[in-house]
Amino acid sequence: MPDAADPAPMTAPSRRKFRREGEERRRQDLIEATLDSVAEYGLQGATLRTIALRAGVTAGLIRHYFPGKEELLQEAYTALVGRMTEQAKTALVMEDASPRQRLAAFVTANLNAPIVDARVFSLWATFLGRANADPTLARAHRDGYLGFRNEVEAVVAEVLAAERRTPDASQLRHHAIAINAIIDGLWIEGCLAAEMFSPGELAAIGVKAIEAELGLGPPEQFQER
Amino acid sequence: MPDAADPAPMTAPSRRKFRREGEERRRQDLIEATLDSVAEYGLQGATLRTIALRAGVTAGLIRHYFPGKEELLQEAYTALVGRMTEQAKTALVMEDASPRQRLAAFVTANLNAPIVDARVFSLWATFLGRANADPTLARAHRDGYLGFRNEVEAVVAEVLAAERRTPDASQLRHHAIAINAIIDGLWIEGCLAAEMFSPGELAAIGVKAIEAELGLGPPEQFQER
DNA sequence: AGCCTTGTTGTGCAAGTGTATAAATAGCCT
DNA sequence: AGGCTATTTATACACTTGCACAACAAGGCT
Repeated sequence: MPDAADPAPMTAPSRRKFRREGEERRRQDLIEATLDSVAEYGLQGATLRTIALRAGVTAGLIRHYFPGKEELLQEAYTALVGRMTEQAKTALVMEDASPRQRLAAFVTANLNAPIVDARVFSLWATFLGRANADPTLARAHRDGYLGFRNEVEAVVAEVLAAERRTPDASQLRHHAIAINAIIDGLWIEGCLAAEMFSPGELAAIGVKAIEAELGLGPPEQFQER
Repeated sequence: MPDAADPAPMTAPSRRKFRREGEERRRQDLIEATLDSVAEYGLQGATLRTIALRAGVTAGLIRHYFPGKEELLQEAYTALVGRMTEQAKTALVMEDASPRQRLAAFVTANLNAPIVDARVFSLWATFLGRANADPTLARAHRDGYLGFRNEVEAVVAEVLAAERRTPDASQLRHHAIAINAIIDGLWIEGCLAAEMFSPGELAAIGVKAIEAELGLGPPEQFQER
């Protein structure tokens, strides 16, 4: 008897009111709702209805913007990876900084919020777990990852060059791999147990470990210029 | 008309033959089948029927050994974590080895098969992605993780003690965190892109990075004893 | 103002899900 | 050998899921 409380007794079963949104806006909203749902309920709980509810629309609409659920998930993951690497690289575009300072800034940026974040980690792990089975996800991950590692390798080369050192390609690659591992590993620790670290502690550990890996001495306080 | 092809026309609809297995054996098989299914199809594809098929039984039997699917998944993850940490620690029980050798052996063991393995990684990521929502999984992970890090910290303490160095608790903790990160990060890289590394390369990178982190010089070839 | 496009809703459906439960049989005990 | 019991199968069921489609209305256009 849900009608009993209806203040307008004779009204025909009213349809839900809605607003038309621009296409790009709706797609963005749906992708965001998808990421939210996956982060909160996992891939299992991220049903079309859950996603639609979160986006403030009904489930049927999703098929108007995406061919199917699979494609929505793939686009959502691609968007996530893109956002992560974009944020990570932002710290690299500092002008007027020594290579070593830029490397430290890069590491610090990657080991603090918003990159260190439980929700982002949950998404990362969830999608990556499926990457084995889904080549599209694997591809999206690989692109983002290689881009990231190339950035690392480029900065490392600059740092070592500024120190008058000339590593061969193999050494450079090994440094990049190790540094990448340090950042990734600390990122995971921070995401999974943020309360175990005081603010800035992870970044400090990371910078020190990386400088040790590169064999850098105490920092040069008086930079040129 | 499925009966048309039946070679024994008058036989009553034959029931599936089966063997009775010991309780422990069946539980193990079911858990293994669960891990296989999750690794291959993800949490979504790991349905009771898929799992049962893989274990060579029918779906109904699962409920005879586990209260529900949730509990089966939790026990499977617990088993996985237990196996991983157990394997990892195995390398530490070397007698007649210097602390530094034991640390190197530990790192090497963790950066080669069977710990570096795409299937294990897929499982790790899949379950961890759900840890946010499922406290039981989070607990299982945390236990395994803390055990691992304590091992690392203990070995690091031994190594530094053998070098006549006396780090305070904070330094020790930082070293353990960094070394843990190096191992984790390289482990991930190896699992996700094994073909990018030559055999033993990851372990070599890891050992070098960790020795740099600890400020260890070139190895002492002539160990005491 | 009125129409027309199309974004949006609501309903329906077949397939698949976890769970419940009755029927059957394998293998031990006497 | 024959019965007993607990393991195992098979079937049923309520529910959810992704997807299809027809009805509808929001908002720009003329």
